[in-house]
Amino acid sequence: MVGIIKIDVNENLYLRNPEETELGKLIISEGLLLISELGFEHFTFKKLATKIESTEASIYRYFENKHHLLLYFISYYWGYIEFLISFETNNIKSNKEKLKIIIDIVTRKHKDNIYTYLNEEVLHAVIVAESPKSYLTKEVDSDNKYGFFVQYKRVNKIIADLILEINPKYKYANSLSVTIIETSQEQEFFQNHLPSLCSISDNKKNKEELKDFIIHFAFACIEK
Amino acid sequence: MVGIIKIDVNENLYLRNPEETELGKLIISEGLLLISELGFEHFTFKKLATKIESTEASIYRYFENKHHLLLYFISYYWGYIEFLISFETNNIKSNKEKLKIIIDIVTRKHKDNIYTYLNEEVLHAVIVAESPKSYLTKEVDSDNKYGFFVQYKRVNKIIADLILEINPKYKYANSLSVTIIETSQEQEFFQNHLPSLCSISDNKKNKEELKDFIIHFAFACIEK
DNA sequence: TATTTGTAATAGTATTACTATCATTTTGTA
DNA sequence: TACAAAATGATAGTAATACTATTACAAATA
Repeated sequence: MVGIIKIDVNENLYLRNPEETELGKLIISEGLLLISELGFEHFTFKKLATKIESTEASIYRYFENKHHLLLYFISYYWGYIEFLISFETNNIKSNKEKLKIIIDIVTRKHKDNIYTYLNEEVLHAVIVAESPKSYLTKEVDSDNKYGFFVQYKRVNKIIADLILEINPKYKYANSLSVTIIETSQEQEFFQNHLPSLCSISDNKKNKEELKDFIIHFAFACIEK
Repeated sequence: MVGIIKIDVNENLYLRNPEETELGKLIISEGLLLISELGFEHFTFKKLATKIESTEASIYRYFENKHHLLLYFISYYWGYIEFLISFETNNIKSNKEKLKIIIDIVTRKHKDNIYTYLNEEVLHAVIVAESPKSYLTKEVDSDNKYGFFVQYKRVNKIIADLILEINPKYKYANSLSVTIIETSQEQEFFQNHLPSLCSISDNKKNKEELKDFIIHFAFACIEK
């Protein structure tokens, strides 16, 4: 539909750009699937090497460690979300309408593939299940200095700026923006694993309920 | 002030109740400090054993693995929060007032110690930094079956019920309740490490701002 | 053709996450 | 006080993890 889009990931996240070689593409495409399948804790470069019939040493030439690989996926994901936001809100005049579109994007389960190497549905699933592990570490301050979270921050700023355009007096635009994003992911996880922690059931009839909840609370805050 | 209170932690979380022996108390009190200091990823039973001048094997007699130790602390924390809620909302008639007190409790940095073994300030810090790792695992469904998250769910139910008493027509009481709790912790973490992701600065003048944000957003949702 | 680049193969280290065994100390009870 | 049971300590060991280093060879490129 749109063809392949190019997403720039912070160069410090990899030792060699995985998109530039066949092996590199295999590492990220199969690595994503394997993280999704095993969970980040049980995922190792050794297992990935076996899966792609390469060696641990070869993977280490692309990524310093598995934490950087996770950060790479997260950075990639937010680059993708930023693209979707600018694409889908293009030509929309109403700021409220724009915010609703963005909420639709962040609560959506991405199924169509516009990339070559990364499966977007799996990418979204990995983000939901693993995201907080990227920053809940002792290395967060240094990772932040290296700019590993800039993509996420950019999306957050887009939403915060939009909130301020809707209501310039609202005092907590940044906090609300993060809460919209994080709550969307958290509720999706709880829906699947700890359903008593959300009001939203997972049946087909209610598939819009998560979106409705987020829209309700976002506008309640902004318009209060 | 209130003396030592007894908090019941799910029995499946430990092999031997650590509160019943001197070594057990050392494991949890020093274990908590060490997790806080090193972060959960770098924390090991071997390092803890060295610190308390015991052996790895002895610690394994109390906890199956470090993940169960983390779940123990989280369970303990929510037991403590449940106690604080019932203590501090006792005799308060207004439901709105009760909710404000609860929000104060969950956004508070706990500094006074009513326990013998566990340092509450450090306990709170560990919850903020490590909580999502307790459920963002491939073992979440089985851990849930064993009842490892019941304490958290109970606090959540208390808040959700209260929300429904304030507004019986509000459709997302459970989701909002979790969002109040999780956002409080998340924003506290971002305040310290990724300040551009929150509207709230960490200086003394604004120490009530997090609470104000949560109160604003909770009541905006409930009263809309 | 020479040089760089990418990959494989092999080996090795320190640490992690355990488990097992047995000796010793502590404790509870008769 | 004596004895058995329970708790702890000391030691050892295993499989897996998370790397690093070296060498070699093939393919791409200059």
